[in-house]
Amino acid sequence: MSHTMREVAKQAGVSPATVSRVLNKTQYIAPETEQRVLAVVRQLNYYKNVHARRLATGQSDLFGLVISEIANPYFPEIIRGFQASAWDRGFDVLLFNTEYQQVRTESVIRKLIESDVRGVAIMTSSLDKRATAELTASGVGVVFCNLGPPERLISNISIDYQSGISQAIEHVVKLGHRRAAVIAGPGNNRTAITIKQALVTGLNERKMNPFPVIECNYRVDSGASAVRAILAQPEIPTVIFCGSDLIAMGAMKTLEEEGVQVPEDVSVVGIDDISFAFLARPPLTTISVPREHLGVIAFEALEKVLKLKQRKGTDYYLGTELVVRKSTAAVRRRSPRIIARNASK
Amino acid sequence: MSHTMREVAKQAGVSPATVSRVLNKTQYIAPETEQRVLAVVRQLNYYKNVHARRLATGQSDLFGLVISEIANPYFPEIIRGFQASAWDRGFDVLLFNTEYQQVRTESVIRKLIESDVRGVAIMTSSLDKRATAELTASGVGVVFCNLGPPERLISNISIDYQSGISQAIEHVVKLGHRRAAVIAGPGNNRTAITIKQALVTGLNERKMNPFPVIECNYRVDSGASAVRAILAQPEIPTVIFCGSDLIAMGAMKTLEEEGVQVPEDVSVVGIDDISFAFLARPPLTTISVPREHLGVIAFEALEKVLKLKQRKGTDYYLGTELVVRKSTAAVRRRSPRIIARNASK
DNA sequence: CCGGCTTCTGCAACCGCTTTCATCGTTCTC
DNA sequence: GAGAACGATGAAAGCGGTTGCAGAAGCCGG
Repeated sequence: MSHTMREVAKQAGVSPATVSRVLNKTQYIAPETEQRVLAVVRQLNYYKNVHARRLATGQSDLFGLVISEIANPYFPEIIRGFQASAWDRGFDVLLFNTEYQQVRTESVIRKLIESDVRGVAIMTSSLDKRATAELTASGVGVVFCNLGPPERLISNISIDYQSGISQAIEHVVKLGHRRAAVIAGPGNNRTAITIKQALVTGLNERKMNPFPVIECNYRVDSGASAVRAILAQPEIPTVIFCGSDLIAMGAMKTLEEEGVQVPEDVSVVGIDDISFAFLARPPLTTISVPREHLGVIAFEALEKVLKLKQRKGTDYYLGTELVVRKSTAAVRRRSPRIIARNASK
Repeated sequence: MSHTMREVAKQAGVSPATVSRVLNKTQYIAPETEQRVLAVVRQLNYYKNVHARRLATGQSDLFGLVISEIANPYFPEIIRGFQASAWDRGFDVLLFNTEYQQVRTESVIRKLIESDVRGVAIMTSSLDKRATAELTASGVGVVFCNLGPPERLISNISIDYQSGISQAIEHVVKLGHRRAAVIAGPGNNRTAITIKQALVTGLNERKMNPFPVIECNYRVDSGASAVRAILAQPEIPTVIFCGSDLIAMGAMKTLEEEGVQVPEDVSVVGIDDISFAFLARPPLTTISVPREHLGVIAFEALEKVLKLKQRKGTDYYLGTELVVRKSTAAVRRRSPRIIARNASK
């Protein structure tokens, strides 16, 4: 089907070694020879075989990126940043998603090792250090997001939710809010837990003990039941902090259905600043997480940790920032007495 | 670092050939030998090297998927379907995005060939048959979306926008609409053109010559200027058909900003039914495109076209369907005379 | 004019796995 | 009981590149 290096060599009247050297620019080659080889390459439409190359060099030009599920709008921008960085430096990326299934995560690890990737960015909570021990054992670099401290071959990127959350709390306090509720992400999700804790701690510091604090999954419709639970309380909060924009948008939808106005009756704050946050109605006030940058940093972290080789990786910090839009507003004088439960049925 | 087959063979007191046969189940092996080999494999934590395997077999277990940009919510579900199908059958997928850049598309083709993928699903308009000639020349199967008729090694999946669009037109006609506008996707995009034509043709058939018909890109904020242009017309349409949900959501946002109510003053219809369409406010009436299924079909098409080998590929059809939500409503008795231009400034 | 250095190229041995072919001991078959 | 058929394994030749080592020119200084 396709040509081999030997054919090119024969046509150009040189040895395969020379062709290899021309193509990789690894040694001085007589300009005239180089031209001749390149001409044949073009004429024959020769493409090198990366598998053979990887085998011969014992190194792949591959990096892995593991996410939870591609359908979650949190991830595409991370992928984008990561891929762009990798490609700019001549590397390729293998994308895997766990879909939260145990079987998947196991085969993902296997595939990563079998493919001989140089490093892996793990952007999902489905995998922890235990699962990646095999990777580091094989010399593969790993970078986590919001996991523990760095180790040999392992770096970590901590997203500083605190900063953005403080700004958000500051913001709603200024608007006169005193009663807050929290709808956090799933309790088995590392990042969701981090966010929830930052939220609860931050609010407590302001003496705004949030209530209720509910956990829900990341499905689009997940905010719904949480919101109903909140509205069922005798006293409704004036602001709801949500563990993600997806939750926030689901919550806003349900609030509207229940006859509660955002932001007039209840303010809503999201986290992530996904691109749809600004298309939401009202446009969502949220805490922006630099996801594309996260992908970029993740790749750079891998490159670096691979250079350090035996030494411990690094801890990176990524700030977050409040983006004020229209889903938050000053609290009403008279606390709203909405008969939400009746309105719903 | 990691172990080789030879080491396993030595430890188990057999030849590498036997280890290979055990691992691939390619031949009868004495059960006792098999157990012994597997035990060593486990003990040594042996992982096979796919690059060596691919080289030896002359076949890769790779398929390619080319999209425009991962950040566009149209694609993730396609990826999902494609990956799932591939993984279920033991194949891996290489994901590439062109980001609409010429440089990228060229290197994508190169990488695909170099990686010796078996087949490629091209879900972007950035690549046409000319660009993929090199692929088919190398024996790589290709499947397009909304391109021309099948050829050798080339299949095509036609999304039948007509059906969904007819339903949508039917729907708005029943609601009393007579004046429609169209905001189509970019004019250099195959699919966008297909949709636009289907839209215009369908409306013309109903004697609802749409006006204006505007093209815009797929950026989130792209609907905005189009909407302003529409509102600047002496007579405002009562329904706007948008070439994608993204455009529709952008349009709704701008309409709201301009003081035009959806659906009271103007109805809006999208296309794609991305997951956010239902979170939009009002929830978007749209034409659902089975994107995950598209990914699945794309993979199956590739498998099939590879079996046919020298023969022509197949043409697949994928239906679309109207999803009625809240962004469409009966047209008002008295056509609204909104002073949009004044309202905006 | 010769030894030594530089520049350019080829030979050949891998890289780790697959697979054909051959071998050898068993079990049938008649 | 001899030959055939079969089952289980090994030896070795690749797959398509890379790269260390060696060798052939060409050029230099002394």
